Amino acid sequence: MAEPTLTISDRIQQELDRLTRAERQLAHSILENYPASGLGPLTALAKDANVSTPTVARMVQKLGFKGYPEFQNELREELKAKAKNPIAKHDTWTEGAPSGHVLNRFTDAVIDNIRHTLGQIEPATFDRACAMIADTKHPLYIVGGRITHTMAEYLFLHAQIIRTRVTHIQSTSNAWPHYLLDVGEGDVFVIFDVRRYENNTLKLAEMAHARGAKIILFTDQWRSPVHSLADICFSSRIVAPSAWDSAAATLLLVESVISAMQDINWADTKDRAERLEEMFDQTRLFRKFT
Amino acid sequence: MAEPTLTISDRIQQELDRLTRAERQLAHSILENYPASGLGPLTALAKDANVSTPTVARMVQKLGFKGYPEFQNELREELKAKAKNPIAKHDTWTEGAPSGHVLNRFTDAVIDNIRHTLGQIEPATFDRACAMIADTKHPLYIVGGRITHTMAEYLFLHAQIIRTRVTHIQSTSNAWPHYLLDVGEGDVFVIFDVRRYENNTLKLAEMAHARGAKIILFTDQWRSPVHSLADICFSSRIVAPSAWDSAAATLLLVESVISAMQDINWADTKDRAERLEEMFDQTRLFRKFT
DNA sequence: AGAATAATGTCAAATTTATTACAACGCTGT
DNA sequence: ACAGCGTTGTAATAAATTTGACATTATTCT
Repeated sequence: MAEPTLTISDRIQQELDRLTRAERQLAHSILENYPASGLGPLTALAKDANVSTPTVARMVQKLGFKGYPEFQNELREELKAKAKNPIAKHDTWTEGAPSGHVLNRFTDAVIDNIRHTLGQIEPATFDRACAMIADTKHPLYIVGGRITHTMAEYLFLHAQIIRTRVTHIQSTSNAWPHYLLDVGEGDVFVIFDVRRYENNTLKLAEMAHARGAKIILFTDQWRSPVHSLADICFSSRIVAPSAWDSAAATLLLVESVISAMQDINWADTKDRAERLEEMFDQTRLFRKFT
Repeated sequence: MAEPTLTISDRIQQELDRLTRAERQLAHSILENYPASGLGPLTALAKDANVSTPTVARMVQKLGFKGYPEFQNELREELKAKAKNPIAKHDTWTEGAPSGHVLNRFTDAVIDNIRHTLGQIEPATFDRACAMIADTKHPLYIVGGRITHTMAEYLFLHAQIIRTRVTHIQSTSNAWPHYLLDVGEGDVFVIFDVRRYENNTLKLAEMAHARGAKIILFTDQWRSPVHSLADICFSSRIVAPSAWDSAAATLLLVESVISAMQDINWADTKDRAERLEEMFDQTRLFRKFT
């Protein structure tokens, strides 16, 4: 044992750049369930990482071990040491940082937000919302505010791939009244509005509502005034140890919606995604020659 | 797996009375540094406990395993589960939904991503990055790709409040060469690039690097090619039970950076935020009268 | 006390596991 | 486009680990 304070995990991460493609693949596989996967037989590890057995053997030598058994030995030593050390009780997220570090404080808050947010959601409601958003029989409008338009756009970028007839309206823009001209009965609006709630957004929601559109609202725990017009309302917790709020729980919801949409429209989505990839490839090629 | 909640350690302690002298000796040796010693070769364990190898083989069979390898396998599974456990004690997040529901599956994945992402970050590196981003002595450029420009913008919107001299460059735009004209030694670039990595982004990074700019990269676990040019590189895990990736871990990092920046520049930030609020209020009033 | 039974260890066979040698492949630079 | 180097995988070899058969020693019961 030469280096006492440097774990194998650290060493792998340090070497990551000097490793080749297959070795990196393997490295990630080891770190994936560290240290469990490294303690199994070499063959299993290789299969798990989709590399050949000699690749494993070669890499552990590259890391400075005489052979795989010696590598495992040190892993076990590490594990022993960790078990003895009561501080390794994992109340911190990033090792080596004081529990008061921003990263740890923030992460705690985010996890907490996620727990609270999900605790308040009825799965049936969520499913209903996804069905509405995925339904191509009606056009879909996505609306965001000053900060939340990033969430709106994130949803839009994905929804655009999954289905047709999607529009992103930025409520700060002056152009939005134009969009509303075409809105009719049964159209679906996904609206993001968290504090500080925006007057524009409320106006837009009112007009959409007046025209018979369905509204799905993503807001915070205090709920935007839009919620009285909304058919479905998701409120995320957004508290953070910061002067600003955290959008992480909202993003989680959005991503879940995207995933659910994709499942509903899978046949279409697959096709559309493939065609999109092709077009990107063409663009890329085109750019290469300019 | 028959008993899901009963660890091997539990089972051994339960059987302790029914075991013979040599077996008890062995059992204590296993429990001594659990589970490390059980993960080594049978021979070593036997020698450690001062019993013969067949004693070990017989006992693991007595415990209900087909053989020593199977015994080790379950130990490793236990270890894997334990590593995940600290947070994933919820097997369902939203009550009343089957654990296979999108929300639960997705949330599990996100929490897992967060755990892995933070596990790989050195607090010192993070602090260094925040200091660079907060430092108003050098201009700050924020760059995002097709999807990631939402993250870039999220950072930009907040950075804009906290400090001066911030620019958001969208790498898909044709305008970015113009920005580079002004870039000089020591300027700071925050670049987002996750798969599929974009050629444009790489080009931009190369030019910035050539002009002596510092690069802070946010990428995924496979790391964008930009990382070889980067001074600091954060790789988030982005795997999700979906055809697309999850940006949640990345967002968490971004928000933490924002929070840290704010702490560094607090005096300035407070003042700027107040002035900004005022201006928003004026705008709002203005719109009301139109 | 002595026979019977259970427990344990020694040793060798069998299986699995790690390593080495070599061939195929892919990338880079000319 | 091709040569050359570095990377990766296949297959055979070597080493180790595990398991089973059997002999020996401890333990128990009559």
